[in-house]
Amino acid sequence: MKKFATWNVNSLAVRLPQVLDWLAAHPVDALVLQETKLTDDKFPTAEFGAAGWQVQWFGQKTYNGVALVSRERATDVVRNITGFADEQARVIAGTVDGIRVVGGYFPNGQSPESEKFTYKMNWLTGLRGWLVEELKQHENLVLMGDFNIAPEDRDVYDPVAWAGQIHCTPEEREHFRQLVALGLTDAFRLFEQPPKSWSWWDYRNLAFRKNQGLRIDHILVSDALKARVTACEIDKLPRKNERPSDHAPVIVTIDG
DNA sequence: ATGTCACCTGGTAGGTGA
Repeated sequence: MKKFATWNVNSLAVRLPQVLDWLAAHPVDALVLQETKLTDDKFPTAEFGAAGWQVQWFGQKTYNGVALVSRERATDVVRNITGFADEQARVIAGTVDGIRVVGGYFPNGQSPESEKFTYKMNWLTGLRGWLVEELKQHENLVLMGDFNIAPEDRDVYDPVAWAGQIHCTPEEREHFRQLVALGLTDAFRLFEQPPKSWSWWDYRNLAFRKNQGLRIDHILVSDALKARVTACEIDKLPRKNERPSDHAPVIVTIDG
């Protein structure tokens, strides 16, 4: 049995103790992190190493930044999307125990009218093109991270208010479907789930207390892995911590 | 309720991004 997880930590400098606590309680085979917000020289390798974790990291100043934490050392590590020139540190991939793990911090997009939305669309197209090649080389592949896309209305606490808004536009949802069309499956929807399951709640508006959130953090598994998935869940507990990230971890369990 | 949090620059706060 293997477990893989994703968590947008919104600053690893702030959240490192919570990440180490979570890993101690959830000894997954690999955890991908988003929004580390650390330059590579500041990455806390020693702290992860002392706790028995291998790490690969890819960051920049102030924004973005991703990492791959694993029990076994990841091999064939790739940073960002091969073939898509990008100033922003958003992707880290590696092979862990024979499974290709791709962790991504997808662009937010800000608003459908903004230049950042155009960047998001181009980035998603670049990601898809690269994944075609990754899937050719790696039958067993897990794509996970903060997609910044709520795939369906049931992934949104107020789909009427959010209709056409960022994370919920038809263009973003079409990109999500095109990722699925590569031969990937949203592991969360392989199982019956509690209604109103979200992975992100705005810090504002008492959103967590009112359970007003979106499901924008996802784990997609390749066809070869799909039949082996036995569970997928969102761990809301860390969102109740003091000084929580605004995102909750998502975990998938794979048989064999 | 645009009601928060994190980070930066440049300052005895204000802007940006999410």
